[in-house]
Amino acid sequence: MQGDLKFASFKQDMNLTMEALCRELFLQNRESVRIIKEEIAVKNLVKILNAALTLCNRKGFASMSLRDLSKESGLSMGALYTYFASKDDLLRLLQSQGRTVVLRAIETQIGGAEHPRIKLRKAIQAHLYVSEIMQPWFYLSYMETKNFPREEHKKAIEAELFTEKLLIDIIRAGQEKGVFKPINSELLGAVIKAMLQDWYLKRWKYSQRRVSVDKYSAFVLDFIESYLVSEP
Amino acid sequence: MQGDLKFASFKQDMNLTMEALCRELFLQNRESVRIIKEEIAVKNLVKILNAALTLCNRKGFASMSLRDLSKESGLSMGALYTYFASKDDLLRLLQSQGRTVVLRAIETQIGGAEHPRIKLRKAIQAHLYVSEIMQPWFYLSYMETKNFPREEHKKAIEAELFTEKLLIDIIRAGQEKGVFKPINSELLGAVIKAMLQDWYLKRWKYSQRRVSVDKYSAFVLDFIESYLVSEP
DNA sequence: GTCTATACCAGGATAGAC
DNA sequence: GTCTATCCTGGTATAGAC
Repeated sequence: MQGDLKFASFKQDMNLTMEALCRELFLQNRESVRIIKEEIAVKNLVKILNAALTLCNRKGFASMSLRDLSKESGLSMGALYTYFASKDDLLRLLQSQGRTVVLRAIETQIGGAEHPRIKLRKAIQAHLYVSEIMQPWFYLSYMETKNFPREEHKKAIEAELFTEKLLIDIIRAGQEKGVFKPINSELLGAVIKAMLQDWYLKRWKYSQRRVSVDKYSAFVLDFIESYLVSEP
Repeated sequence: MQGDLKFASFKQDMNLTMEALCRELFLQNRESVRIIKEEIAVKNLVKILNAALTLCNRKGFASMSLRDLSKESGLSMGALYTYFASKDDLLRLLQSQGRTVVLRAIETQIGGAEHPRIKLRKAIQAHLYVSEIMQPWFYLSYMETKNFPREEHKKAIEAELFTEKLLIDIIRAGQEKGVFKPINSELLGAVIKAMLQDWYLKRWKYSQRRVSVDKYSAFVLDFIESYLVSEP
């Protein structure tokens, strides 16, 4: 369909490498990361965050000890503590970086579109594609939200509601133009969000069944549009 | 619609009180629970499981200490350990009981139905209704699955796949009869499951928005049927 | 059956040498 | 910037009195 993305080209465009993300994270957290040289900091942050994501996805944040993290990342306990102030602080670093990237990716993608139907397609595809690339990040963020310290917890909930609102607003705009049927937009937004989240929460299931992100995306879009789009 | 349940009557029929559940749990776990008298055991199990569910939902299983649990339940540490052998064992108790009840509830409900469309409606309603009553149980089970010890982890995944398969089989039966359109049943089953799970995972959101389980159920059914059901 | 007191260990965090 | 050695809290689990 017109304006549709494919995962392969999306991936190329967005340049979401771990290295780029860690560089950005370093520049935005000079107070927390007590290292001076950028190259050293970035190199080790990559090691630390990769290790942390692996371990957290395997056993959960609370059950990951910093000794585990030290072993997995190859850095000593002492060295770890020059990159973050406490275990909670590490969670904050991980969390904040993920949030920023997602919102930017989605807004970049839907920015160009005008027609509600295309806009909705792009929002959904962008969400699925980002979460495909950064799956461990999303998984962690979803699973650990309730364990976040107060402030982070609030931000995580806001982010969830923000992307949901984005969907709802597109639906409403389309309804006003008569492109979409007058369906409860709040509920539809909620269940779309649920379907998007299922993609990164049940990765094991979908990859076992050989469902690619493009296939899943096509299915979800078809499902939603056949319910929502008015006949021409 | 014909054969539809309402939550109020479902709740009355199924008798899913904490007391009944704990009694059953006690009778099935005489090896693990080192108490002789049924009445005492049931009374305290109710206290323990309620406290455990509250704490786990608030901070997660790993972060709940047994000292917390002792305080919240009103029993001493020593007493707690006569009801389960270890912290992991407590998780197993909680988990196994939930699983049994859900499957029984769903199978009871769809047992009577013949027509695929009614059967699908009943399966979805039963799932939503049970999870409405036992929300903390479902939430815990979903969130902690990956932390379960090997054997329990396997069972949790099997249970997820089992209820999903149940949906998929109903869809396929309907397709063979020509009642449903030839849609990818595996993918549809997966996203239906995702919508059902969203109901107990995001309870805060739905109750804030004053969406009742009957309303959610009606919406989801409408969404699915308008995609799936062939025109008459 | 239930409690209190305690053993014992793993975890987060840091000091100070290099 | 990084490492090793160590501190100390708070966790699970149990012994033994009542």
